Amino acid sequence: MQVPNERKRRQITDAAAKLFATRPFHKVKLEHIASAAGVGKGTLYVYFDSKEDLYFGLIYEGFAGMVDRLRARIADDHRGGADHLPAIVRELVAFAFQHPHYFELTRAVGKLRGQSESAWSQKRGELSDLIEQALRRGVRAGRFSDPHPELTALYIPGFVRSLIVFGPRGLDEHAVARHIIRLLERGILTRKAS
Amino acid sequence: MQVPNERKRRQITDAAAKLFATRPFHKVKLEHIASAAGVGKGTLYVYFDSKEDLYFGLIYEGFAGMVDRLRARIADDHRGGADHLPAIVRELVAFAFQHPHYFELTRAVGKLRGQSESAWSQKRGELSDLIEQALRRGVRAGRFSDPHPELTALYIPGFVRSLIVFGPRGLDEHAVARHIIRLLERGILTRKAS
Amino acid sequence: MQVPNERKRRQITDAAAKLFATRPFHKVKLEHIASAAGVGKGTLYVYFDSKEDLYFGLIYEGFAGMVDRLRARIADDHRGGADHLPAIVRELVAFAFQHPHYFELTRAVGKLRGQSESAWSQKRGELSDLIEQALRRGVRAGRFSDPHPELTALYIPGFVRSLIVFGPRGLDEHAVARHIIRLLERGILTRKAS
Amino acid sequence: MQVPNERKRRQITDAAAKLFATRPFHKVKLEHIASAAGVGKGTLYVYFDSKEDLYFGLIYEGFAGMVDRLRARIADDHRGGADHLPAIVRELVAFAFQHPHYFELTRAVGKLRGQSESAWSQKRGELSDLIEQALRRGVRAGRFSDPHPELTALYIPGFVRSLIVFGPRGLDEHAVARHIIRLLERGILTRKAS
DNA sequence: TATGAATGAGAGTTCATTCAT
DNA sequence: TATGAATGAACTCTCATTCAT
Repeated sequence: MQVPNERKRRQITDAAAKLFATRPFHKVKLEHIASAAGVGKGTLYVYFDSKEDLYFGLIYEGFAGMVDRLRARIADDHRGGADHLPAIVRELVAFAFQHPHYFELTRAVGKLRGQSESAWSQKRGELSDLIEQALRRGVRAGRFSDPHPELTALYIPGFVRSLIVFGPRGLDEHAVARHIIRLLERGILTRKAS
Repeated sequence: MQVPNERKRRQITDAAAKLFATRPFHKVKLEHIASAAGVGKGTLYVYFDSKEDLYFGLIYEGFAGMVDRLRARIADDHRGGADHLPAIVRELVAFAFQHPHYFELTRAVGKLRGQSESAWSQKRGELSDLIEQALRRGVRAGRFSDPHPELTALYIPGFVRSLIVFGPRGLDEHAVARHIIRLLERGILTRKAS
Repeated sequence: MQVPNERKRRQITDAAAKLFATRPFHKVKLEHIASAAGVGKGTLYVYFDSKEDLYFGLIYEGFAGMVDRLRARIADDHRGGADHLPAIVRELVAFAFQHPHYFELTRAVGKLRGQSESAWSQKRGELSDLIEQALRRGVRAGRFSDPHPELTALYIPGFVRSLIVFGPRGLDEHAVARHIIRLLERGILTRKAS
Repeated sequence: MQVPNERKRRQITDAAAKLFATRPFHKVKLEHIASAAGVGKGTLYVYFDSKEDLYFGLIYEGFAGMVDRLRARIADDHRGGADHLPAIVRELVAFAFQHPHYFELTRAVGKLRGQSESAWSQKRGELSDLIEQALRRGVRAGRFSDPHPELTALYIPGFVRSLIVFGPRGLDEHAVARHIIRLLERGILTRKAS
């Protein structure tokens, strides 16, 4: 165990993620998390300040990771914004499929205090900005027509989320992504004479 | 002798709705609900079996009301399905604006038991069906082009929800509805030569 | 219903007797008693001041009735005290068989207040006195040999009670009475040369 | 790290014994037990599953201890069964005097569940058996004359119990034991010509 | 650092009692 | 008189947190 610290922290984080995704906050007992993580109850307090802190750290970590990955991907892609949109959707969908909890988790983000809250909403803002920038670049390039990219940016994660929360199980990742992209791009009206 | 009172039930329901919308489930104390409703703590148990039952009754009532209203509205509207879509979106948006809690509430619906769960998912299915039928009628009439109306039907409430949950405050109800409708109908791609 | 009062009181008393005999005091809910008696919960308070009052009235009534019957029977029997003993035992046993609850009930007589307590212990004293007098008359008549009739008097109800509480079910009333009488009279030592 | 402590379990047991002996079950508050035992309220639940479990563990412990001591004493005594009877009575009386609660406690043993119930009735059976065996050995040796030792065995604890429950305070332990033994052995009839 | 026994504030729930009808 | 809806004090039990080891 070279880095016992980080390893154990992740054990806890992973165990907690599964439990918090399964049941609502108040039904998850620290005792369960501890035993699921294979550590003692007291050990949780070595790594986290409180149950809420553990919970927040958990969802923030997952969410922030996704956003950061997304930003890196876009930075590496030197094509126009309109071409980034499919990539963004695919990344969101892939994330949702790989981490079905994390989206679920955003459910109960209660009123968090101080820095936690601001860290969280900052990251949320970053995601919106990424999407909004892509949209705006598309608009500037004449590829998109969207009078309110800032609103559309807000909806797009909602697309994915609604899939996870309301959708039937057993959907195919790529089909879902394709459908969302198509809907986003073309809408549902038939094109008259185009 | 006093008789179980629908008025009193509503007092409780209303007070609880406000509190549950403000803070997460486990931070809402029955004592607060009782005093906010102007009744004794024990009275809650005359009308509900438990805190969870109260919570569920609450969100179900609001949600079911909306769905039923929606169905009635559609039944009265004898135009084609494509023309129902704006009405549906407007109803969803109006509801979301009038009852900002209810959408928030759907956050923490834990795993419900038996009939509660089935009542809930049945109502959710009814909503999806309403939307899906409208989409399919639009497709049959040649107005919509949508290879997966059943998926699109799932996304639409997600549109609205993401607005309420993630969106900035201070949006104008009609503008929001218009934007969603436009996005849904036309997508964001510019129309080439049309 | 000529005497609706007395009739209803007995309904309550009978229902309560069965329930209190079945489970400990704190597991008997007034609601159960009320519904078992076929009356409303509030009605109990027309006839009794409190749960404890109901409980006490119940066991006192049964016990007092038995003692009074016993006294009357002895008063009518003009033979000697030694001949009263079998009658006493038979009455106790008969009572125990006819009202298996009442003996059970003496279990949980908590610390009662004021007049209740004194009424109860007075009646208990009366029973002891009845038995003790019978024993003493037997001793004076040379039929009994007992240096401590006051103690023996205390034991005799215990005989019967232990039967009901500890004994196996399905005993024959008369056999039991006979056995107790024999044990009381002769003890268990074999008589040497008699 | 602290380890579940037999000493602490006994602290709780002892404090609870006193309180349960003083007032009926439903008047004993866990808070009182905890503070009387000098531990926190939650600590009770480290050692016991519920109030009922604590209560049962309490009386069972005392009762089982007495029965086991009794059996050991008899096993060490190589005389005949008839000679064991006084020892048995003395042990029962001694126990009753040393632990006036325990007999009181048997009052409110409600309907216990599963293994608790069977453990308890098994121990009660063991006591009856011990006494019955002593009686039967006495009968076989020609010292006792008892047509129903199995019934007599049931009565004997009742003797002692009636003393504790119904008897006056201030009795002398040895006098009481002697009186019971005499009554058991000789009965109360005078011996004609013996 | 790691543990789980110990803690006690605080929660949901119960239920004897009251009271409007 | 009779009722059961309403009540809230008080209960048992939970569980996040602390701390001795």
